Amino acid sequence: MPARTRRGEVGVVDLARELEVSTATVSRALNGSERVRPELARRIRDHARDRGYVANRHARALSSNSSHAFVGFVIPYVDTPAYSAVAAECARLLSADGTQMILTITENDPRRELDQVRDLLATRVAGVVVSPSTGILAATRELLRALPVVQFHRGAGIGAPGVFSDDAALGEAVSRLVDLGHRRIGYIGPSRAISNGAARLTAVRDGAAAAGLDPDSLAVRLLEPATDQGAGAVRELLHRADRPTALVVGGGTLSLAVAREVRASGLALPGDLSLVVYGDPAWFALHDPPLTVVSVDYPELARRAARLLLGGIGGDPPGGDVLLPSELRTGGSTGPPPPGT
Amino acid sequence: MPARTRRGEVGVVDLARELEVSTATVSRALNGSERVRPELARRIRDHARDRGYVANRHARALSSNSSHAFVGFVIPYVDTPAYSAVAAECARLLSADGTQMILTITENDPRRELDQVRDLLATRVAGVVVSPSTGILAATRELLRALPVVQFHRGAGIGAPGVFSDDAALGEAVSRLVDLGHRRIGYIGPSRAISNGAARLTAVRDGAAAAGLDPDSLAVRLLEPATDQGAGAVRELLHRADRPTALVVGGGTLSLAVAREVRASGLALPGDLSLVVYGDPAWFALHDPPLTVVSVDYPELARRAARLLLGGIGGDPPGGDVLLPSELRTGGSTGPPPPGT
DNA sequence: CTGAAAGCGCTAACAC
DNA sequence: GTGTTAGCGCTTTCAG
Repeated sequence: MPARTRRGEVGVVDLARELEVSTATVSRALNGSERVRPELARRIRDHARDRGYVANRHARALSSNSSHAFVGFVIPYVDTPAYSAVAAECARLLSADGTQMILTITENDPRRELDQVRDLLATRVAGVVVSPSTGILAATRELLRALPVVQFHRGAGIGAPGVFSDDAALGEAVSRLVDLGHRRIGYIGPSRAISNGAARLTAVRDGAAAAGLDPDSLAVRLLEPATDQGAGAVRELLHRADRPTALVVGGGTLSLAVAREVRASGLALPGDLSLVVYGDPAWFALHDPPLTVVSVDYPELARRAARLLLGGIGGDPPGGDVLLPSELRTGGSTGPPPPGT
Repeated sequence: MPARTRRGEVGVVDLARELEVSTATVSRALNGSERVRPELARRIRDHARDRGYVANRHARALSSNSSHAFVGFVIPYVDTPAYSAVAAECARLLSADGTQMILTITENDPRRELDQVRDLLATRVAGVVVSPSTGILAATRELLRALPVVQFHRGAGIGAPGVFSDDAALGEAVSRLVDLGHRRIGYIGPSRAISNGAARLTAVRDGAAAAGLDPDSLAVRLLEPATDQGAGAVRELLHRADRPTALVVGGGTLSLAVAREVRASGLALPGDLSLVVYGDPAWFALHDPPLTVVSVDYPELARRAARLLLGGIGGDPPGGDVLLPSELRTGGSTGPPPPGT
C-alpha cells in the first residue's frame, strides 16, 4: 500500500490508470515527446488539466537528473536597486520559462557564498546567476565550473559569461567636469577588490586623462559599498585645504551616503561643489537640485543575463561578456567650479 | 549498472559502503537521529564531511514528503524597498535555517499568482510567505490553505497569520497637520481593494477625526500602487480652486511619484504645501527639505514573518496577526498652512 | 507508437 | 542500535 503520504494529489499513475495507458505514455505526452500519437497526447494532456495534475518537481528532477526546474540567484544584497531591479526582472523571465528562482543573499561573505552555492548544487539547479562576493573562495569558483553560470555587476574570474556596465558614462562625467574647469576632483568608489570597483576607477581615470587632467591628481577613496561607508570620506575630502571642487561617486549605496553627507556639509550644489552620483535616477531626482547621475538600465541587464543563462542551460556555447552602455544624465548638481579655485 | 548519471557525486550508498554500515544508519546519523551510537554517528558525519557529501535535496524531499528544504516567497514586486528589504531579511533568516527561498513575482496579476502558487506546491514547499495580489483568486486561497502561510503588507483573507504595519503614524501625521492649522488635506493612497489600502485610508480618516476634522472633508484619491500613478492625482488636486494645503501619501511607490510631481509644481515646501510621504526614510531624506515620512521597520517585519513561518512549519499553532508600530519622522516638509487659507 | 520495468538518492517502516 | 527493504513520483531505457 502506498502508505507514505499522497495528500490526495493526482500523479502520473492515476492519470495512466484512468486513461488505461501506461505511465510512460503519460509522461511522454506531458513532456511533448514526438513519439506519442497526437490524438492520444491531446487526450492525456486534457485529462491531466481537468484533474488538476501538477508534476512533482522533485520526482522529475530526481529522475531525469537534469531539468530547468530550478535556477540559483546568488547576490550580495537585494535591498538596493542595483540588485532588486535585476532580481525582479530575472524572476519574471525565468518564471515565464517555468523555472523557479532560488534567491540567495551572501551579504558579501565568501563563506556563506560557498555554503549557498553548495546547497544550490544539492538542489541540482540548472544554472546560477551570480554577482560574486568580494573575496570569492577558490572552492566556490570550482563548484561553479560544474554548471552554466552567468555573472553580473561583478565578475569573479570563473570562466563564465557576464553582463556588466561599460561604465563609460563615469569617465564621461569626469571629462565633462574637467571641461567645466574643475581641476581638483574627488572620486569615491567601490574597493578595487570588487571587479566593478576596478573597472569604475579605470573609467574615471581614463575620463580624466581624456580631458587632459592627470589621473594621479584625482583624490581617490575606495571603500566597501555599504551604507555606513562614504560619509567619512566625504568629510575628510571636504575638510582638506585644497578640497575638491567636484565629487564623483562610483556606486549606488555609496552615492546615497555621500549625497546625505554633502547635504549636511551645507555646501551649495553646484555653486560650491559639483556632485555626480551613481545609480537609480528616479530616486536621485528627489534631490534639490536633481543630481547628475550615471545610470545603467538594470532591467535590460537582467534580460541579457536571463537570456544568457537560459541559453547556457539549453546547451548553447558560452558566449562572451555583454557590456551594457551606461548613461550620464545631467541634472542640476554639476556646473563650473566656484570662482577663484 | 547505475548508468543514468552520477556526476561523480558521493551519495549515502558510497558513505555506507566505505564505512561498512547500512544506508539507513548513514541517513540516521546525518539527520541527527537519537538511535545511532554517538561514536558511530560522529564517525559517519566526519566521513561525510571529508568526502564532501551533500545530500540531494530532491531525493530527500521526495522520500520524506516533508522537509523545510524550500519555502516560497510570493510578492507583487521586488524592486521597491517595501518588498526588497523584506525579501533580503527573509532570505537571510531562512537560509540560516538551511531553507532555500524561491522568489516569485506576481506583478499583482492573480493568474500568475495562481500559477506560481501551484508550482510552489508542486515543489512541495514547506510553507509560503505571501503578499497577495489585489484580486487574489479563490483557487489560490484554496491552495494556500494546504500549508503553513504567512502574509505580510497585504492580507488576503486566507486563514493565515500576517505581519502588517499598524499605520498609526499615518493617522498621527494627519492629526499633526490639523493641529498645525490645515483644513484642506489631500490623501493619495493605494486602492481600497488592497488590504493595506483600506487600512491606511481608515488610519488617515481616524487621524483627521481625532483632531476634530471631518474625515469626509479629506480630498481622497485611491490608486493602484505604481510608478505611473500619482502624478495625475497631484496635478488635479493642486489645480483645484480650493487646493489642499497639505498632502499625505499612503504608499512608497506613490510617494516617489508624488514627490516628483510636487517638485515639478514649483510649490515651496512647507511654505505653500505640506507633504507627508510613506516609505524608506533614507531615500526621502535626499529631498530638500527632507520629507516628513511615515515608515515601518521592514527588516523587523521580515524577522517576524520568518519566525512565524518557521514556527508554522515546525507545527506551532497558527498565531494571530502581528501589527508593527509605524513611525512618523518629522522632516522639513511639514509646517503651518500658508497664511490666509 | 506503446508498455514493462528499472531506477534517480534518499528516508522510513519493519525486522533483527 | 543497526540492517533490509520498500517505496516517494517521475523519466527512460529496452522490448515489442
